[in-house]
Amino acid sequence: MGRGKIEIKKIENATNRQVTYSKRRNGLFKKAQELTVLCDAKVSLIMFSSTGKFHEFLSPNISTKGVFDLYQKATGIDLWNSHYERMDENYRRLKEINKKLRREIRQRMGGDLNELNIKELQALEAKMDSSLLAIRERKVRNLEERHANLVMDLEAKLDDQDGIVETGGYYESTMGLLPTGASNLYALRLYQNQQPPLVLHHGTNDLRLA
Amino acid sequence: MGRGKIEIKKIENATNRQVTYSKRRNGLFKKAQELTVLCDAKVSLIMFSSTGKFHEFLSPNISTKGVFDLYQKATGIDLWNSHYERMDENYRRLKEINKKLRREIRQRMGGDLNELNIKELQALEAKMDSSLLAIRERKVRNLEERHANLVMDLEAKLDDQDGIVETGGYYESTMGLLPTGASNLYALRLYQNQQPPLVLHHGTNDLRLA
DNA sequence: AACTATTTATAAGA
DNA sequence: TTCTTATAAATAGTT
Repeated sequence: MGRGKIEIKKIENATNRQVTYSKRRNGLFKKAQELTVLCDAKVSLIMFSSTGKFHEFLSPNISTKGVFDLYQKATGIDLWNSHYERMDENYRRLKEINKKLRREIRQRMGGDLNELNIKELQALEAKMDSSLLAIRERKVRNLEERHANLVMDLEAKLDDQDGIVETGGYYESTMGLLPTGASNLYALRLYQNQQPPLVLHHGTNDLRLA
Repeated sequence: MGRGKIEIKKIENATNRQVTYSKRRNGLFKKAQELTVLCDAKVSLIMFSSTGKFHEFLSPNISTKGVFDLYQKATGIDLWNSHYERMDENYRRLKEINKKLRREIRQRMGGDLNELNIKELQALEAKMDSSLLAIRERKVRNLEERHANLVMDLEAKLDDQDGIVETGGYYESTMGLLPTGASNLYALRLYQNQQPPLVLHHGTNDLRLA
């Protein structure tokens, strides 16, 4: 429809292509609009030119999100899936770690001990013992430090009148913490304070998280 | 373009409307196809008839997902956002709980004690003490039970020759665990085994998670 | 679904 | 770009 018939193949002249794109795009939009009205249809028409320019037509009786939701219902394809799945994987991993952490705490609190056999109970007892020792040592050291700081503070206050700036709520951004990180750290610490023979007997069934 | 000119308004006769929808839909698809080829454009055309029937045209050089990714880039509208945000909120909450759980464990292990003041150290010591007591009690009870079970097992084996079915890896599906759940449970337990006066002195700055 | 008189879209030119 | 216009293409009403 025009002064001459044209073959449907890519227009090589870039200017010509751009002109044709512009004309036909308007034609398409008009047709889409008419279809929407005449037939009470929902139409979403999204186009990008060869130069990347974006244009869209959308029936007034729907939103792009709405078209999308309908699209997914009609095709059964969940377009959010790839996004969702990546998040969900992380989410589930965190949840699992969380569960293990809770369990470990419960056991250290003396709860859920039914799950442990006699060897594990012995190991837990030894670990708790050594932790308690560390806490008591720390308590003493803390008292000493507090005393020393008290002296220092009194001296400092004589010179410095400025207030102390509080640090705000810092949010940790490390997503990839290893599940076993805390536990391994702990193990390291334990082996220093404990008789090796006792520890070596626990096998793989001990309190490590993973 | 037809035997007569028509007004662009909804066709009331349902049969007529359906016929027109069908004809014009094909016309639109053809035009979209031609535009794709002639102008090297990316076109997504999604339609739903008034009866809900779904049809689409998509340029061969793109996917529906690709179109929507481009759409989001072009418009700045993030269509995933509502989905994403809900997940992200849960995710961050879990991460925060996780962090607190780790910290609590570290402290019970004797690590990170620098963060605690003298009162908190005393509280932690008392808690650990009582937990240790529970573990020791349990150990004794466990030994007794094991002995009793041993006797039972020997008797049972005489009658029953069937093997034991192992339960597979069960995956917990409760998404909504309260952050403070484990800790509150623990607090309850502690108050039973401990001198009330000591506990009451800790104020709000104690080891509770939230 | 086919036909065809008409209307509409548009290719080429200005 | 936009307008013009000769011609191709789409389609409304009909069969």
